[in-house]
Amino acid sequence: MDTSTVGERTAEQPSPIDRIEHAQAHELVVDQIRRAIQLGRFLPGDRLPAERDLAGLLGVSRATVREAIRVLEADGVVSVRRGAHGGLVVNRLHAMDTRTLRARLKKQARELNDIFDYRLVVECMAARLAAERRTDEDLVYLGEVLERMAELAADPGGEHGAHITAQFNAADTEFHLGIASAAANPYLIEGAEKMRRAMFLPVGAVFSQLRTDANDIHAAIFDAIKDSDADAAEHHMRQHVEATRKAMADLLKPAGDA
Amino acid sequence: MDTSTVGERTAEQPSPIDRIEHAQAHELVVDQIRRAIQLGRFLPGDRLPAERDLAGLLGVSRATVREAIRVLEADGVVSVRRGAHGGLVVNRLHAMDTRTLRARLKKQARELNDIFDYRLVVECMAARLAAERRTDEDLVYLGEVLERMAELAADPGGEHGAHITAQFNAADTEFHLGIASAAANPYLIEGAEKMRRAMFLPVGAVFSQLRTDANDIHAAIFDAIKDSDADAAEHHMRQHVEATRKAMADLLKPAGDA
DNA sequence: GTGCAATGGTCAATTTTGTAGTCCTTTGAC
DNA sequence: GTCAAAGGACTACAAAATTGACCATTGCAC
Repeated sequence: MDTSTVGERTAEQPSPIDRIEHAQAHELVVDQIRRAIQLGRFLPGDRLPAERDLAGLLGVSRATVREAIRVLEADGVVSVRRGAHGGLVVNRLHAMDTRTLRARLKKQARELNDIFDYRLVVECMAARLAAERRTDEDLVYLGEVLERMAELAADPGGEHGAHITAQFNAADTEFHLGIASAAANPYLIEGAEKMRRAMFLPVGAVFSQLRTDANDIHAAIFDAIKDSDADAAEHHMRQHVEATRKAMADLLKPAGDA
Repeated sequence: MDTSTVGERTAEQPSPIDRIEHAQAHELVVDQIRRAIQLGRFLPGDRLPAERDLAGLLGVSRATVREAIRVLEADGVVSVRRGAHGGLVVNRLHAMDTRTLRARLKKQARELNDIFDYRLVVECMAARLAAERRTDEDLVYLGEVLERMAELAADPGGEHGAHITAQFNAADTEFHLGIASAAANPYLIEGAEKMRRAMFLPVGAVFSQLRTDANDIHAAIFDAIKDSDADAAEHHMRQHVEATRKAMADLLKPAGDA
């Protein structure tokens, strides 16, 4: 055997150095736009800024933005309309019937579980710290979001029920991220945002049912933060997260329903 | 006033879309090499793989690797030696005397606090889940690391005390990341690694003192994980992290010493 | 209806970044 | 002293992004 090969034998040397993943500019743009949509900053039906504006906001050329748009379009996330009041329109989530959804969640059960394990610790700590550190501004902001959610929960919805749900969801995201912001720990903020994005699909599908339930416990969390009661804030947040986890697990288990 | 400008007035529209940060290839390489060093995969005095090998491992061209090396060199992280058994050598951390260190830590006090808040929740949950999920392989691995740390703690060190400390630190990192691995939750693994990297500087400077203390509690954590006692695992981990936080805080406060 | 302005669609020229391959230089071990 | 294993330097090429201009479509105001 000659000795010219680099590694001893062909055995894999477990190197502590990983390959570089050099994303292209348009991939980063895709991710950034997806992120905004997943965090509910743009709702289905909303128009994104025009290509030229996006290029400016993102700090890349228009050509790059257009590459990204092609990807998002192919993925069904946005639609492109030409002409004067055209532009980029966020699509509705492809509606999944209960069966499809359940199959999908089941396949991702393990992943969902990981997400919730992580979410639990991150959001509980965020709630605790928020109770200790929140400013008056934080309270005003959270209060407004809560108010908005209450109105949305009261709205019967009717025809545009899906849109109400989307709005509610966006507000819910703002509430949870707002708590992380009040906790003023960048690691927690980042973690909370990551959770939200990871739950985008599953939650979007499930949450239409538990709107009103959520409101009460949100209020409890808010009050605890307002009263600077860290233990209570953590407690309620734990209940809330576990309730959400359970709601999703329930959707998975029972063979009943349509 | 003409209406040609895009935004109404010059007021900043708080857009939900951030600028893209398009890192160049060599920056990613710098980060990857830094990561390996900060996680203790390469200790001071160790040689990194040769440029050509690094290029292969990282999946980039040699020119790109060389750009990265120039950055790391300028930053004092590695030294370059030409000739036959030359190559890239990891430098010792610039030794900081207690005064300098304290000044530095003080300036980063807030940041350190954030790190520890986050570390606490991530590592406690990791310990808990590790107790529930660890495989026999995990136990063997953690046991080996623990063993190694015990030997290093026993070693008087003498002249090469700094090197012993570096080795101990690397083993400590392996222990904590090993627990996160045993918890088998990718979010926790990522979080734990991020913590480690963030603590690279401060810990490296402080830890020479509390080697032996750490060993006992590490053993306690290990036993709890072995016994699948989640509560105990979390409890000991909490104690451990808090002790470390305290050690660092102590270094900050007292005017004595030096 | 007409025209305008806003928007996406297309293209070409240029610059920047990264790769591939070659050869040179230094240096330690045998 | 020789040689092999490094880093150093250079050239030619390929790929990715930017820039800027111009075209095509469409809805709204008049």
